[in-house]
Amino acid sequence: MHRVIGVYRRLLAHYGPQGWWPGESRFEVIVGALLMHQTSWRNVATAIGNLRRAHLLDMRRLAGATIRPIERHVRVAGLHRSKPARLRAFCRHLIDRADGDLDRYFGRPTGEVRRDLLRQSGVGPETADSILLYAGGHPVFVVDAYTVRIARRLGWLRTDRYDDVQRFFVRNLPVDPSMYGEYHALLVAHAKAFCQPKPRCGPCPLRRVCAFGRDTKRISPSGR
DNA sequence: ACCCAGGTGGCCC
DNA sequence: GGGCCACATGGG
Repeated sequence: MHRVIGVYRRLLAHYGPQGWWPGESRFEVIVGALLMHQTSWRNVATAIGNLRRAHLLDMRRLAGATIRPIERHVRVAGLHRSKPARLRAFCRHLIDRADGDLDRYFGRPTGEVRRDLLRQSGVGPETADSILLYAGGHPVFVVDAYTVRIARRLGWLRTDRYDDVQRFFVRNLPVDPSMYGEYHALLVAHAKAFCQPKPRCGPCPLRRVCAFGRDTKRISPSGR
């Protein structure tokens, strides 16, 4: 029995279920994950809405579209020189790897799918794991900058390596994809409220979460 | 006029 | 391996 579970319970009691990942389909979750880099969800949601109105929120349409219209709809999410091309390339990959069938794409061992995801441009560990968990239902704990910040400020860890942080949570939690998804969303909700880069902890439900550890600039990509 | 956002890829040493 | 940097739009 570990603090990690206790914190999960307190966050859930305080913030309630977050209902992540917002999206009407698995494909929409994937699109969101690819657009989410270094951007607010609000702008990603706008971009997804733009694609939908243009009937481009569709794997085969996106795969066959020219860059210019995709770019127009996605511009609001920033980084428009890379995101449209990556989005289209990813759709093309799903089509020639699994004939566009997501059940088939995700229907292999977690490690194999993860390695395949990581080979795609624009897909690093967090994006890969978000897609695995929220679109594929694989039992993978997602780590992001907020996760690392909170865990370090709580004094749980010193490392900032993605794999190490992930291992820490997995070791201390039961294997439960729906709980993983909720926990990750709760950490984001909590960080937005209380764990800004400048430490300031008001009536924080975790109490003194800002008092420990030291923030890292960037998550180190791998553990080996 | 800053700073930040649910990262990633590319350099350099 | 570690340490910077660019990427780009929109909101506080």
